[in-house]
Amino acid sequence: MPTIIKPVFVIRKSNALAGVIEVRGILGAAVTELGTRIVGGVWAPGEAIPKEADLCDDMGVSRSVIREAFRIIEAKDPIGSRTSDGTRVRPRSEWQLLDPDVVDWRIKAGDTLSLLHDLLKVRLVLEPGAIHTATIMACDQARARIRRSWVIKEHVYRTPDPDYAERRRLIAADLEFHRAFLAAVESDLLSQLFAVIEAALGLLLDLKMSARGHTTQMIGIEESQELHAAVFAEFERGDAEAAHRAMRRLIERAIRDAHDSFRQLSE
Amino acid sequence: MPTIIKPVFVIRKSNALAGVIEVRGILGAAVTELGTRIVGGVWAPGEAIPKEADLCDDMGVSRSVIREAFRIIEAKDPIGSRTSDGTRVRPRSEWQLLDPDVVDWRIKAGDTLSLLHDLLKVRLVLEPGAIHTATIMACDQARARIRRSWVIKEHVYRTPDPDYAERRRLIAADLEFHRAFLAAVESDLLSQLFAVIEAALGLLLDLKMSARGHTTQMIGIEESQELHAAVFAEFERGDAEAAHRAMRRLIERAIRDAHDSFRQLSE
DNA sequence: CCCATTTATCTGTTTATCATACTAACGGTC
DNA sequence: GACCGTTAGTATGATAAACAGATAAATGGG
Repeated sequence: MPTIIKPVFVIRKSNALAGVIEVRGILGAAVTELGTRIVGGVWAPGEAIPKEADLCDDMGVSRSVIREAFRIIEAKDPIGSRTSDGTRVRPRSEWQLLDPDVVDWRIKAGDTLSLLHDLLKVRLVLEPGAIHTATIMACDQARARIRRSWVIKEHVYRTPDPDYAERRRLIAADLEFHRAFLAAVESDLLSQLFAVIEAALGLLLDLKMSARGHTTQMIGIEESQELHAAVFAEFERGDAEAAHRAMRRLIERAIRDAHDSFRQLSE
Repeated sequence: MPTIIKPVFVIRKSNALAGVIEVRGILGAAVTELGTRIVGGVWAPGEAIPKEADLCDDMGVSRSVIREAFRIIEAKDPIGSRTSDGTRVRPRSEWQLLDPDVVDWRIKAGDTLSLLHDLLKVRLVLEPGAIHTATIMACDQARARIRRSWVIKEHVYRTPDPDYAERRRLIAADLEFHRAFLAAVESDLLSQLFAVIEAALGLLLDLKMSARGHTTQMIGIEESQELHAAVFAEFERGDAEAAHRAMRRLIERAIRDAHDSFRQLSE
C-alpha cells in the first residue's frame, strides 16, 4: 500500500527532541518518515530497503527527495548505499547513537526501554565525575550560576500545592541545577552530550506521563530534595570527593525512581 | 580561482578518524572539501556560503552533488539552507560536536588545541565514573576482558627495546585496557562516545608525532604503568571508591603528559 | 560442476525546468 | 517625508528524464 507523505511544511515543531533542528518541506517529512521506519526496525540489518524508484512511487515524491533524505540518514549511519546493490540497513552498532535525530527516531519508533536504561547509565557515569571536576575547577561565574540554580530550586520546592504547572517548574529548576554543574566543566562536548541526555529523558518520561494523564505522583520528592541539598553543601564546602559521592547517591536514587515509574506506567 | 575537486574514488581511507564511514565517489570528495572549509571557518557564522550554482562551477560538479553534500553537512548542523536566503553557517554552539565527521573536519582544519582540551576533559569526567560503575556491576565476562587486557598491557610493557612497532602495541594495549572498563558499563552510548574520544586523541597526537618523525619519548612511561597497576589493583579488590580515585590520578597525569608533548611539539 | 561472460538491476551523476519563498527596491498615497 | 502595498530579482526547493558505472544474478560453454 502506498504511504504518501503529506506536504506538511513544518515538521518536528512540537513533539520533537530538543537539539533536533527543524527540517522544513517535503524533504523534512521524508526524512522523519524514513528515519523512523529504518531505526524502528522495519527492515532488518543487512536487508535492502526498497529501491529509490519504488519509494518515489510509494511516497509520491521525486527521486531527488528520496536521495537527499537518504544522504541525511546515511550521515548518521543507519543506512548505506552502494551502486547496484541498493540501500541497506547497517548493523545497529554502527549507528550514531549520540545524534539527536537518531535518539528522536528511536523514541518515535517505540524503542524506549533499552534507551532509558542506557541514558540513565550515562548520567550515572557522567554527573558524579562532572561535579567532582566542577568542585575543583569551577570559575566564579560558574559557581554563581550553580548557587543561583540552587536558590531557585529550593524556592520552587517550598512553593505549596504542586499542581501541573508547578511541577513543570520543579523539573525545570532541577534540570538547571544539573546543567549548571556540567557547564562548570567548560567542555562543549560534555554540555552537548548532557543536552541530548536530558532532552531524551524528559521526552521519554513526559511521553509516558501524558499517556496516563500525568496522574502519577513524583516519587520520593522530599528525599530527592535532601539528596540535592547534600550535593550542593559538599560542593560549597569544596570537598570534591564528598560531592562526588553525594551526586552518585542522588543519581542512583533517581534511576530507581525512573525505573519504578516507567515500569508502573508500562503496566 | 576554481577549486575543482578530483574524481578521487576512495576518500577518507587512511588519514581519517575511526568511526567515520568511508564515502565514495565525487560526493565523498565534495563533502570532505566543503565540510573542512566550513568547519575551518572559511565563512564566519551567519555568513552565506556561495550559492549552489557558483560552487558547481568552482568545483566542477553538478548541482545534485552540491545539494547532497549540503544535506550531509547540514545533518550535522554546521550549516542551514533557506529558500532565497542561501546556505549560511550556523553558530558553532549548534554543531553536532560529538559527530565523528565534525571532529574529523575540525582536525583537518587545524582546530586542534581547543579540541584537545575538550577531549581530555571528557576523559577526566568519564573514565573515573566508568571504573566506579564497572567495579560494582561488571559481569564475569566483562571482568575477564579487563583482566586479559591488563595481562597483555603488562606483557607488552615488559618487552625490551621499545622501537616504533613496539610502541604502537603499547598504545593499543593501553587503549584496550581503558576500553574494557567502558565496555563493562554496558552502555552503547558511552562506548560510542569513548570510541570518538580515543580516535580523535590518537589522531591528534599521532599527527603531531609523525610531523616530527616521532622522535619524542613517551613521557613518564614507568609512572604511567604504576598508576595503571593501582587502578587495576583497586578494581580487583572491589573498592569502587579507591578505583575511582586511582583512575582520576591516572587521567590527570595523562592530561599533563598530553599537554606537555603537545606544547613541546608545537614549538 | 566450474568458470568466464553476459545481462539485468539499482545507485551515481548530469542537465534542464519550474515552483516557492524571501529580500529589497520601487512607487504611490496620505 | 513616512508609510505601505506591489513588484522584480534571487536563491533554494522540487520534479523530470536520461545516461554512466558497479555489482550481482543469470547464462552458457568447457
